[in-house]
Amino acid sequence: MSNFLSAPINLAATLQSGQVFHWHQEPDASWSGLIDKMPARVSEKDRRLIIQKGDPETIAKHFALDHPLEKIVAAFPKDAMSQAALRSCQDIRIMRQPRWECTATFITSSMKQVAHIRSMSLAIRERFGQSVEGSKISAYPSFETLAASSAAALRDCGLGYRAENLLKTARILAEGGLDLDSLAKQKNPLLRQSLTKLPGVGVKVANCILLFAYERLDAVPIDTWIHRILLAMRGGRDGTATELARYARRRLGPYAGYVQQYLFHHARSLKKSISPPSP
DNA sequence: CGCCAGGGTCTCG
DNA sequence: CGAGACCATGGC
Repeated sequence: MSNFLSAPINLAATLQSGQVFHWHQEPDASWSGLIDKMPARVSEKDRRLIIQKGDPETIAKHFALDHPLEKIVAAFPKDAMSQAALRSCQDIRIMRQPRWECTATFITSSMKQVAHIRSMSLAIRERFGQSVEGSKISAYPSFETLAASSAAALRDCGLGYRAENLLKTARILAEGGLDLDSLAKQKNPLLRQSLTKLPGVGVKVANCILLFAYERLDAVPIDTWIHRILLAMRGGRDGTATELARYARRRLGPYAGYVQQYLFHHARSLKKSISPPSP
């Protein structure tokens, strides 16, 4: 896997595109974070990953440096929006995330901005996570740990009504009601159906988990941003969730999840850049 | 300060 | 099945 270290990656955009939420940038512009319980520090030079701390194999796998970006890019739709997103977000990668951590953070993500998902993630880590030597932040707590916590304690981390969902899901997993790893053999529709049995996991969050933790690169989470984009692609014609999902799958191609990620990040960076300067 | 955010769930037609 | 209400919280 470490022989992929020459593969291109847009590190900053990858880490800021709403996939993972706990990485932070150091004064020297490198990025520090945890891959499960392993501290890592990486930077980017000429679109290549420079490793300053952490096991190269683990890092290369986490950042999915083996994903065939050329093939993925070639499969992008040819419409103006997809191509604009492709140009502005070049070399973003869909990372391979730990399943529970991904499931938990996206349960907290509903009706929340990226910045607040981050603050909730950091609060949960600080309150419940194991400290890690060589890391400023703690590991994401196991579902056993969260199962033994309380809704009130999770609310203290800013989760609001999502606290009960995360607690219930942690308890289901702790009691063996579902095994995230054994789901990996299921095909997309069944996997999605299995995941949506968890409290706080609907179709959108399930698709995030499929894309980010099960490497289903054709899975398309439809949030408010992607919904608006699909609407525009359809000439303003809205539809049911099922219709839009079918449209996205057909329109965005075999790597629809990748296309979706580029569209999402591009739309958000546009919005940020055109926000009026404060007086 | 008011709007909106990587939505899920329950109810009612 | 599909539309609507409600759910807490904080960034911008």
